[in-house]
Amino acid sequence: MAAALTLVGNGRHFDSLGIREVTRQAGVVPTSFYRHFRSMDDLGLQLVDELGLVLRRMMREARAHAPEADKLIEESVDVFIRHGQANRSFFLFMAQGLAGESRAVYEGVRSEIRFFATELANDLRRLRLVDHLSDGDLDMTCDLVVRTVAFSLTDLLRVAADDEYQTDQIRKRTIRFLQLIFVGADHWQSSKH
Amino acid sequence: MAAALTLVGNGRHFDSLGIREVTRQAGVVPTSFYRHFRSMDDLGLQLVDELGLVLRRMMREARAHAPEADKLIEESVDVFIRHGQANRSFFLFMAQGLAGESRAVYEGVRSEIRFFATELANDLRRLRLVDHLSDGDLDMTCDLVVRTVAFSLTDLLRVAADDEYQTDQIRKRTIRFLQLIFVGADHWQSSKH
DNA sequence: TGTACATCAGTGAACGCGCGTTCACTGATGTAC
DNA sequence: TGTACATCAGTGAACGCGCGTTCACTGATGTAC
Repeated sequence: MAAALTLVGNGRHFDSLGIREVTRQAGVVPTSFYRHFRSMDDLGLQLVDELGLVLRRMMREARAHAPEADKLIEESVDVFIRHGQANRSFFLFMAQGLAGESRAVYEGVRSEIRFFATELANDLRRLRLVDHLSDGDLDMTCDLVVRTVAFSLTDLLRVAADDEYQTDQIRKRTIRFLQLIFVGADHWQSSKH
Repeated sequence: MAAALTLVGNGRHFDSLGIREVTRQAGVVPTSFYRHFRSMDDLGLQLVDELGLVLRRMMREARAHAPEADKLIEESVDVFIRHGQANRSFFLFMAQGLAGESRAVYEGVRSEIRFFATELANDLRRLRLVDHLSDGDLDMTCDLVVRTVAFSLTDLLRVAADDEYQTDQIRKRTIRFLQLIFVGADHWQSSKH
């Protein structure tokens, strides 16, 4: 699994990886592959499970760093960017999975993203920052927030990790996206839509 | 190119396609490939160019159908969904390109998306619906709108074309996303951010 | 109108190579008594 | 403490196959005179 991630991190697409290629990267004979996985698809699904752990870690840290409303967006985006860079390969894999060949991997990634949105909605409800929104509208808002962050993460994955200028551009832009969305949420009238 | 698109439309990922596979689908001998392309990457770049034409057609129709402000979002989303379904393979290719192996294809798709956002900003400026926004903030808003629509298109590509219920869900959700963004834009104070 | 030539998409045989998968194996580690 | 056995990750040879790419070719269409 680490070998597959490494190859993805080096610019390869998961769907174009072969068993021999992965085992070569892992420094092991091709036949060993079958000791652990039934197919590349199987390996992909196990990577999705690990991706879930990565996302949960990210969520936990975002909560720890931004318990107060002030600077909540900035702090959270910083956490996203930090984790995005630290787990670059995982997020590349996630982005690939959204347009990949394996329906199962797609469903897995999609449900991780949905879970993330649900958790965000719970947090916002708890913080009582958006009390005027109906449950459905809050879910919708959080879905949009998570999609926006996900798209920004794919931007981030394309710039070199040490390109501070571009990284900061993405950071600022993402913050403004989220501010715009929350300004919209503040003035949203659930009854009207 | 049509053969490659067909394979992508059938669930394959462009990066995992081979020359023999594409020529087989095209009903032609493998060697013929080299009469037209130097490599699969070359073929991909030519597909990006065609994608540009598809996007421009879509833009033109959106303009034709929604010249008045009222129902502008609904009408535009309908056009996006219609074109998304009619050019399913192209949009699958686009989504794949954003996370694919070829840097050149990525850059191409990205610049088509940016162009789309720029055109949208010009249209909105012309309609004078968002006069209070600075140029930078309008660009930012349009970027967010286009990303949101692009993400919705990838949702659309995963449901069967004749699944009217799911399609309508995506339609409604996208419309609400855009409404939320524009509510945000209406109340955005350029000077404050 | 007819002849000679250029262009060019497609052909088919051939090549060496890396692929996925099978098989019987080795050798280290853990477990039972 | 010592012996016998089970488990299991990794090995290495072998297979048939499809891959990308080369080459000299064919045959239709367009162009020049």
